[in-house]
Amino acid sequence: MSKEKHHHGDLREALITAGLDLLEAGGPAALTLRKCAALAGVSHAAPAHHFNGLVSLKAAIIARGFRIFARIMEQHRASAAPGPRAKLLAICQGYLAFSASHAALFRFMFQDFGDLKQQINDSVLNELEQESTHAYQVLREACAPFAPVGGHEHSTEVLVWSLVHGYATLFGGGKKPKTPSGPVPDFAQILPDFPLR
Amino acid sequence: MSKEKHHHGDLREALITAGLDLLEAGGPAALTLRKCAALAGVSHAAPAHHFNGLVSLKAAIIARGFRIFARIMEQHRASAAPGPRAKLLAICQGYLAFSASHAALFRFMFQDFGDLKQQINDSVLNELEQESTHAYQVLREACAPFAPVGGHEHSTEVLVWSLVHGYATLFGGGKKPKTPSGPVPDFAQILPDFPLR
DNA sequence: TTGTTAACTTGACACTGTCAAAATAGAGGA
DNA sequence: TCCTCTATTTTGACAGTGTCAAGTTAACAA
Repeated sequence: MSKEKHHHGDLREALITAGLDLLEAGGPAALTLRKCAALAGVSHAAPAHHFNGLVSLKAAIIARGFRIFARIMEQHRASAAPGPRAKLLAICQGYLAFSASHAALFRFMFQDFGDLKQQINDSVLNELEQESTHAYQVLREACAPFAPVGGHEHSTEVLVWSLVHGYATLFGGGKKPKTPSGPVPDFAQILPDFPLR
Repeated sequence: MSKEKHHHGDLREALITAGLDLLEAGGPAALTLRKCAALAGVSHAAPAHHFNGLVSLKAAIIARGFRIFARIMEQHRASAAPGPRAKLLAICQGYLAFSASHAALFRFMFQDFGDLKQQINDSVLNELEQESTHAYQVLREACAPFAPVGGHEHSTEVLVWSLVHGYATLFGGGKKPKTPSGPVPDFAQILPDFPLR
């Protein structure tokens, strides 16, 4: 039942954090089952008893990433000025802060999300769906005051999510982002003005 | 000078197209130097004389991807109704069409773009910069009529690029895209109305 | 203490990228 | 025609990867 027993204290957790470290240190190519095992101090085949192969470990790492992702957005929202516009902007800046502070993890999450979901039948899939949905809800709540009343109630959240995700993907990584034709404006300058519902 | 000589007609080209096929068939994990070589009918070490390792082949594949990308956007623009708004929307729909018809390539391009650029010192880097810049120019031209006159002249193109890229990444892949809370509206419904300059 | 089961190790296999050395084909000059 | 000579390709090897099978060890229950 409890995970604190046997040789290693909590190998499953150690493998996930080892994977996060490897990912941030050396990119996706450095995320290796054997390196995770070595970093956790166990033999190369030990992870097989906690994860259904490499893809399951990757899925667990992505799920952990979504948890960190949601936490950072919530922290930004907590320290925002009052008002729906300020809260929405804070959430977006949390989004961008995560994509910058966890650049490799951020790209890894959205790159392999779709591919991985079809390769795992674990309980990991459940955890992954849960964490990613929660992260989306954080952004969705911030968009709710701006949802249009007519037919397309999701259009604002889809717009904001697409906008901030594209911005993070294309320009968020580098310290001084630029297009081929010039510097990139701040995100606050491209976020449209939405009418309150 | 010409590439049509020696054993294989044009091995470099054959390796790139083999890589494109493998990528679309089996995802990024299936893109392998040895498989590319086998698909081109040469031995496993033959690619070394045309590409400075696997990363260079990947960079060449991405460069080719940007060329296809730009071509598809230009085709959509050519068959668009007159008027700057229709042309901009057509470019975006070309963007989305590419991300759907070349899903694996699209994700591969923007995932490894940044990582790869720091690992190649080839002439491939030149080709990659050139093709990607050209693709960006296509989108930039379509945004030009809507560029604001004040200080932030790039804000519209950055907005549109972020928006369409995020939309393609998050919702473009699946046939019936949906958020955790409902169906996704068409892109035309979330593209804001920009004032003409 | 004994037995049982989960956790882990050891060893092996096919596959990967990369390197060194050998072999081969094509072109240009005698 | 023959003969270099260089670019291209092949063969062979190496370390590293994920995964499987079998053996070993540790923790706990009876």
